[in-house]
Amino acid sequence: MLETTPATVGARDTHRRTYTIGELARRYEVTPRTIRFYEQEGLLEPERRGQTRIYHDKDRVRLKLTLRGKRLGFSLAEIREVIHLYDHAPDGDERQLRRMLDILDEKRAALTRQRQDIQALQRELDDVEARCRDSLAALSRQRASS
Amino acid sequence: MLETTPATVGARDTHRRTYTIGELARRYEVTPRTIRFYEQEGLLEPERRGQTRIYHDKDRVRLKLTLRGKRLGFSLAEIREVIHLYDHAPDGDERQLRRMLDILDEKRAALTRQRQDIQALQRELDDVEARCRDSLAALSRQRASS
DNA sequence: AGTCTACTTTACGTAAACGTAAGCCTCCTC
DNA sequence: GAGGAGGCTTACGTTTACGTAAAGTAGACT
Repeated sequence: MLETTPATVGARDTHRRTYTIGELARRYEVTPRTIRFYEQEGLLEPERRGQTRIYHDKDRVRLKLTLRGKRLGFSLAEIREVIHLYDHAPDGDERQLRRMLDILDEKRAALTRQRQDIQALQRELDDVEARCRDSLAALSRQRASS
Repeated sequence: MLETTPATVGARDTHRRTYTIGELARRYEVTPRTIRFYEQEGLLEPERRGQTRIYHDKDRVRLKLTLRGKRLGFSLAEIREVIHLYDHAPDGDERQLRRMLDILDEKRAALTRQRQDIQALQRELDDVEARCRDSLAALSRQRASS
C-alpha cells in the first residue's frame, strides 16, 4: 500500500474524504487514545463502519478546534461548549438565540483577556531580552578595552 | 480594624509594603493553599517572620505573572522557567546569555502561535454569531409578514 | 494458514494542580 | 481567659486529561 491515500472506502463514497483514527492522529500529532477520549467527552462523533470509527472532515475540523482550544488553556468542557455553539447554533427559539449571543460575548471577552495577557507577557520577555543584550554589550566593551 | 491597610508590621519596615498570604489570596482571588502550593513549586519565595510568610511586592508580581501564565495554559513548570528567566537573567557568562536569548525567542514564538490560535477562534465565533443574527433576522421577517 | 498491521474495548495507572480536613500556634478582642 | 480570626504543617482526596497494558477482531500480504 506504500503511502497512497487509504481513504474513500466504498464506490458510493464518491468524493467524500474520510480518515481513520490513525491518520488523524498522525496528522495532528496526538495518539489514537486521545482522539477516542475526545469522543468519549462528547467532542467528536465519528461514523461507525462496524466497530471501526470513520472520521469525516467535520470531525477533523472539530479536532483541530479542540487542539486549538487546548493550546489556549481551555478545558475540554469549555471546548465542548464552544463546539456545540458552533454546530448546534439554534435557529428556532429567539430566547435561545439571544442566550447564545450572550455566551458568544462571554467567550469573546475571555479571548480578549487572553490577548492582553499575551501582550503583558511579551513585554516582560522584551524586558528580559533588553537586560540580556545590555549584559552582552557590557561584555563586548570589556573585551574591547582589555 | 475595619478595612485599613494592615501591612508594614514594624517601625523600621518604613515604606516597604508587605502582604500576608490572606491579603494576596483575596486580591488575586485564589486560596492561600494555592499560594503555598506555588511556593512549594518554586514560584514564590516569601520572607518568614517566625513561621508566618511575609510577601513583598516582588512576590506579588511573581504571583501575578503566574496567574497570567495559567490563564494562557502554561504549566507551572513552564511558568517557573519564565520567572527564573525573569529574575535570574545571567549577566556574566556569554554562552549562557546567548542561550537565554534563544529561550526567549522560543517563548516568544509560543506566544505568537497563541495569538494566531486566538484569532482563529475569534473568527469561528464571528461565524457562529453571524449565523445567529441571520436566524434572528429571519424570525423578525416572519413576524413582520404574519 | 499464519502473520502483520491497524483497529477495537476494558481497565487500571498517573501527573498536575490544587481541595479539604485535622490538629496546632498566636495574636486580638470581649 | 475564652473565643475567634488567621496563620502553619501534614496528609490524604479529587478532577482533568490522558498513558499504558491486556486481550480480542478484521483485513491484507506471503
